[in-house]
Amino acid sequence: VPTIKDVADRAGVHAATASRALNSATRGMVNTRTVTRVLEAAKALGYAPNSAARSLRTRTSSVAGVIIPDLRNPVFPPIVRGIEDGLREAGYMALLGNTDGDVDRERELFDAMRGRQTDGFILATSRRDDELPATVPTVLVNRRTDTGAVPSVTADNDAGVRMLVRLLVELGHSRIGHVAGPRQLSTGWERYRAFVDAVGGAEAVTFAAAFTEEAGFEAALRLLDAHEGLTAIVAGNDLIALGCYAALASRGLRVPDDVSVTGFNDIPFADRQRPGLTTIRIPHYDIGLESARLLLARIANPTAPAKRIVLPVDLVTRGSTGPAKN
Amino acid sequence: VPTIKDVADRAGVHAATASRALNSATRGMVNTRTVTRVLEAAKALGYAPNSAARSLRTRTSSVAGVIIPDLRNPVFPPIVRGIEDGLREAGYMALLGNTDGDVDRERELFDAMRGRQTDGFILATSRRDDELPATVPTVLVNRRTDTGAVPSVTADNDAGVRMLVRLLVELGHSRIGHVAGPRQLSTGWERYRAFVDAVGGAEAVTFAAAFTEEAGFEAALRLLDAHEGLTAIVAGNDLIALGCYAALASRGLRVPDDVSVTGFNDIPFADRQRPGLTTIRIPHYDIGLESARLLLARIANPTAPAKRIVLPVDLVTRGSTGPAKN
DNA sequence: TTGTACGCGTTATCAA
DNA sequence: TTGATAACGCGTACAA
Repeated sequence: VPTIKDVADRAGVHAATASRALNSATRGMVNTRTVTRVLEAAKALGYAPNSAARSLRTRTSSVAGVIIPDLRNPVFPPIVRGIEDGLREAGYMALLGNTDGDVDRERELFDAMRGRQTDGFILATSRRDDELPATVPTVLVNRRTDTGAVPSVTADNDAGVRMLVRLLVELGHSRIGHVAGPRQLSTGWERYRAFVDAVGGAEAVTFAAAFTEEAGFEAALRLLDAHEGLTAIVAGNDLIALGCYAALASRGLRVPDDVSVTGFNDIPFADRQRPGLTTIRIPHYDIGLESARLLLARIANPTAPAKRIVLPVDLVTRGSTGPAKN
Repeated sequence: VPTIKDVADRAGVHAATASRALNSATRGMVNTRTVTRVLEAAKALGYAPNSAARSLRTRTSSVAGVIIPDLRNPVFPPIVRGIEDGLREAGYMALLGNTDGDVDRERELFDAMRGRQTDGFILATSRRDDELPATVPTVLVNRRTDTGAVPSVTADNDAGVRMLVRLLVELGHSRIGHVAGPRQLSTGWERYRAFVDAVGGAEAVTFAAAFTEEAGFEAALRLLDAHEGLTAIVAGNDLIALGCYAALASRGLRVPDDVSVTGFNDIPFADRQRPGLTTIRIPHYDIGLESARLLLARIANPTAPAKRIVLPVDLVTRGSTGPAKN
């Protein structure tokens, strides 16, 4: 494997000069003719810089750490894909890690990645009360913290829930319940707050332990037991909504004839459910893309104020919502 | 950020001793008491080794490159998750990249990752005729090459297709068609070969241009136009099967009353389709896990013969298959 | 069992 | 505009 020394020798210059010629930022200080000589030599030898040596010297790596709860949750693949494309625009690559929501594992991963000279982090794992170390550029994606001290890219949870409630009200529903996501997560909390605000009251609400179908099923049963006569349920996200489907079926209730159900996220295959799920489409890919760009901006200028980017959402009406009974 | 020197100073030893104490392979040469002193110092300072320096010195990085077509294809998330867990067992991390099936982009990614001191590669992008450079440890996942020169971990495509054909035959089907995946990919080709072998003839076959719903739809239309009276279709994978659903619907044919349909992979939500898809369950996660382990073995011993691991599959019978019409 | 000395490949600083 | 030199942090022969 050729080193910069080999390139320099072949071009008849010193290694330092070759380095300057090879690096576009410093190329200006080098004679045009020597630049071409160096570039030719590099090409002829198939030279590729040793990034370990470069990282050691410059303390940068062009690698970002991406930490998510679980790639198998269908929200994340398109987000991660967007992140990767955004990073690539600047020659960055993504080091990926899953935590399964385990705080210790997150800490471990974070440290391990930082040890690998990661230039920054994109986290999809944060809880509302997280205190994140301000030592390394970090961006939150999909979720955020209460303080807003860390830059974030999220979907407009508030507007989304309002759209859903408005739709249900227009369909004649007045007894609307909410199976919320976890309180500790901004996604769960913001949607809950928006729901309470939109319907003007917080009676008919239960919280699911996680954004999963199982937790949604369990919380939906609790909701149904505590509140008779609900004609609609706003679920914290699509997976919880599917849990609601199952809970309603187990109680002999039909969707949407007896109870309408809505989700949030519009995950792949939400349209294929039985019935198709009325939900809020969030721009998964763009959320990822923007978070990558925000991180890159952050790396370039770490002291800039923490931006919060909120992307607009769309209502997608499908078969799971219908006119209120009676 | 503390260096090994800081740890050594705090423990009252030389940096070399600290290095030996920190590294489990060389820990044996160090006095037990000094080991604990060093470890305590490291912990107290929150020491994390600088991997750039370590890479420069050892020429290894504990990072593997993982290259896939597109994370948004639902087969890949569980595989990638398995890969990550497998790599983690040995302290490795995954650098992830998507190619969208573009060969140039794959080449680019490969080079960029190699420049970042990647110790090895796991590729889910290979075509049957790929000639892969033998210079760096590489493992193929889900797909393989014809020569078998590169180690691979795949599902048992042959057995899977035979199970499907047997099921259909038992249901009384005799006019069975196949919408195959791309010929250039081992997944498409192996399933096609198994189909031809199992039904004893290759008349009723069309090839989809890609493993997507759209390509499946288009190829299914061609199949239906060329072959009247088919009562069952074996699709190259689940997404193609969903394309078949759409194509059959557009011709006014019902699944499974008029035509039975089968898939391959058992992607998430295959059970939620209308009707639920009869398919072959492949062990996505384990395929990823095993490929990571195989890569690690390969890195440890690059000259060992190229193993081919084929994992068993299961038949999952759902609503898309039924008795043949007369 | 521990310390000394050196080099991995690159780039920043200083001098020429 | 170029060359010489040092330093980034670590691991490992070799010496003690």
